[in-house]
Amino acid sequence: MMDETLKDLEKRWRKSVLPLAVLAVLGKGPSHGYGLAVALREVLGAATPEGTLYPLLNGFERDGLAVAEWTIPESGPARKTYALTAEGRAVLSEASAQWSQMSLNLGKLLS
Amino acid sequence: MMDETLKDLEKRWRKSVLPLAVLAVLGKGPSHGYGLAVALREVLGAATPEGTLYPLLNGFERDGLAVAEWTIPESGPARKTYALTAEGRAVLSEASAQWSQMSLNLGKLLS
DNA sequence: TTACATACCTCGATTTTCGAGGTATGTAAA
DNA sequence: TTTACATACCTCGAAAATCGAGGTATGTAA
Repeated sequence: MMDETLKDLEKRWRKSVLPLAVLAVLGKGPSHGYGLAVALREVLGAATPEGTLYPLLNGFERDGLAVAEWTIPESGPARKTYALTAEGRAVLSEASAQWSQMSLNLGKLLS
Repeated sequence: MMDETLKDLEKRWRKSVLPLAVLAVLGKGPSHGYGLAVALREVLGAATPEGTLYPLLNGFERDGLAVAEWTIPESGPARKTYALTAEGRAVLSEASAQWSQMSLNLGKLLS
């Protein structure tokens, strides 16, 4: 199969906005995968597939943008909690500026 | 090689915003590939590789969102000019609404 | 005649996505 | 008690998407 539908633009752009959205949520404070998934649903308006989210989180850790720590809640399964590093905050700040500019440009075009 | 850098978020989101940006530019009036590339550079802040743009345009045509027509300018090479169809405009309008919502949410998170 | 801007295209290696599957804990209903 | 569901993590691999490199061609200007 291939390509199939370009009509679903929404699904298209939601993809690559994900990394920025995750970093943005983490910018508000440490969180774990599942919690992030819930928060992202609010922001992006649709569920983020786990097959995308977890590998992405591991990538952030591998690249030094976030550090992970296992935490045991009073009840329920263990959580892997992620917190931004200084580098992660720097990357977020940079990306945020670029995003704002682009978002403004596109917004003007769409109106 | 693989993944390498998650640090380049900008490059990440620029990718999937492309289809929406193209439709948005086309929403302002018919245009051709090269002209689109120039306009997109303004909006997105970076050049769009031709290997991405042309196949995308063909996809829009294939999916009925745009119709293409060869036009011969007074001077220079022939141009393949794309114009949105009614369906293309409908898809754009829908995507635009969803984009605005998401953009607002993310903006709040980033500020 | 060399160079560059315009203008289009395809191939295919690399990269990215995400559905499906798996493991495990705690709670609440049947 | 056993079934179900929410929480919580993960990997595999088929499918999809990206984009550099290569190709063709026109017109202008050095």
